[in-house]
Amino acid sequence: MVQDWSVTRAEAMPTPTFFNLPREKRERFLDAALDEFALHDYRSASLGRIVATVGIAKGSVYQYFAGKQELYLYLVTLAAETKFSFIDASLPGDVADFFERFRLSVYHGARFDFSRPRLGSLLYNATYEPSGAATLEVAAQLRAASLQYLRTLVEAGIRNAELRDDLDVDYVVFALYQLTVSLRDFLGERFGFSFKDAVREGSGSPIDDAALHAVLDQMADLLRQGLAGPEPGRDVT
Amino acid sequence: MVQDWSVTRAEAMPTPTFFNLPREKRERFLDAALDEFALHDYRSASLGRIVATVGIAKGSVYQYFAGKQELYLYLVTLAAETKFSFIDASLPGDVADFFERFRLSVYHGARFDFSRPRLGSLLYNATYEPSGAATLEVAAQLRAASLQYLRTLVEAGIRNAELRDDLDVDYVVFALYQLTVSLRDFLGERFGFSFKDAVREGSGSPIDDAALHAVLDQMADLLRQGLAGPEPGRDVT
DNA sequence: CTCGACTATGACCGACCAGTCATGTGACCG
DNA sequence: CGGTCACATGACTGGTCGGTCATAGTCGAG
Repeated sequence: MVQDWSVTRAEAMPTPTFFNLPREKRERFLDAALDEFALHDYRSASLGRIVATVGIAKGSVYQYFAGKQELYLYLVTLAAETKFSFIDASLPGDVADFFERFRLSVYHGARFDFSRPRLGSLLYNATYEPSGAATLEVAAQLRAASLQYLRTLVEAGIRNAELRDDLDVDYVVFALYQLTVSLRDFLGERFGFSFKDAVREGSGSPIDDAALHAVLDQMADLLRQGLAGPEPGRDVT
Repeated sequence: MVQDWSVTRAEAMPTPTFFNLPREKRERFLDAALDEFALHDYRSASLGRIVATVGIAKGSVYQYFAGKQELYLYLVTLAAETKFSFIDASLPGDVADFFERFRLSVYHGARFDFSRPRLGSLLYNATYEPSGAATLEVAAQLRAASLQYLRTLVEAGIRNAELRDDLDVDYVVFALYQLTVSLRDFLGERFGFSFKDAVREGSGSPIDDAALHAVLDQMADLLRQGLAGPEPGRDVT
């Protein structure tokens, strides 16, 4: 399993009323809410815009959720579960090699972001929520889960001697995390793909697989060999 | 020179009135404003809080600046100029080696962030401003300037054969940028240093130079050699 | 038909926001 | 003294926000 969300899953659920809703209405509401939080950060997101989009009354939101914070928490949890289980299901279980495993995780993560821009953007925003106030707990858990996954990978890699054993694990994990999260921005630029537009249009779009692999090759390459040229016989064996 | 800010510098200046202010008052205002934007993102920052801190009337802000946006632009420009010229002045001119030059740039940047937390945090926030609406232009320029600097470094490194020549320059520059910007978070965690608190207390604090160098060594090491262990005789010379 | 449980509603509240402007103050000059 | 200019002020406007609540509709059970 890629990440464990059991902690979050238990708390801050929607009300029973929400689940009693006709499927179609519930989904329209969820879509609109995901849109809103994918397009704006927590503070800027507006319940007013959501209800206007769905065409329901302001008060209805409070029939479904205790408040903005609970709604947000639910959405983030939902998105995280969806993305992580997508990656999990796409990962073959028998890839032992560290770099390949890392590469594949990032690859499927990227595919998810392009095919489900609403969910991807929501999680991306959550990652960068200022770590203060209401957002803190969810964002911190999201971050912690990702870091934990990477740490497991790195530690296994060191045990297998695929990775050097003189690494500062904390730093390496941190660096991998940053490169993973921010890759989205690079891909957006390189492919001329606007995630915001994709969210607004509500449609995912397929991704140029070859080009994506090329970028991931660069990333894996950088991580494996570093940037240095072969010239002055550095301390490599 | 590390970065060029001439474009921005020309526009969106404070009014003459602002410069006519007694030195002490002007500085109290600037300090309070920097505090506010260092602690909150653009949208959340409140002119009301600033004037309350300084002890002046709301209307006075509009005697000094055309509005919130212009104030912000001025502050970011000011902070960027200060930081970049600090780094520039601290960099010896004769360091040719790519990794060392990069390392030193990051090193002095980090020293700046710890000693001038207000300015450092403001720039950090600006970096992560959502690229839409009012903020767009300044944030984009800030980002562009940093990327340009890194690109120059990388291209020189490739010319000198310090770096491999099969690199995807765009990606490498992007990766360096992300690692540079986010290093702040890692250092904060490792050193148990809260930038927010430092801003609130208004005091910079000296930094454990040895520990900082240790982290930078890891970073430079990762970039130079990569993570791979020596074991299976990879394609390194 | 009546009752009670459930759900939808939107006017309303208090808060905070950026920005405006009429009024006032005080310094300098003729 | 009167006039002018620079500057300070804070009540006020119009807007948005999250959240509340009295009211009303709906529907199945008795």
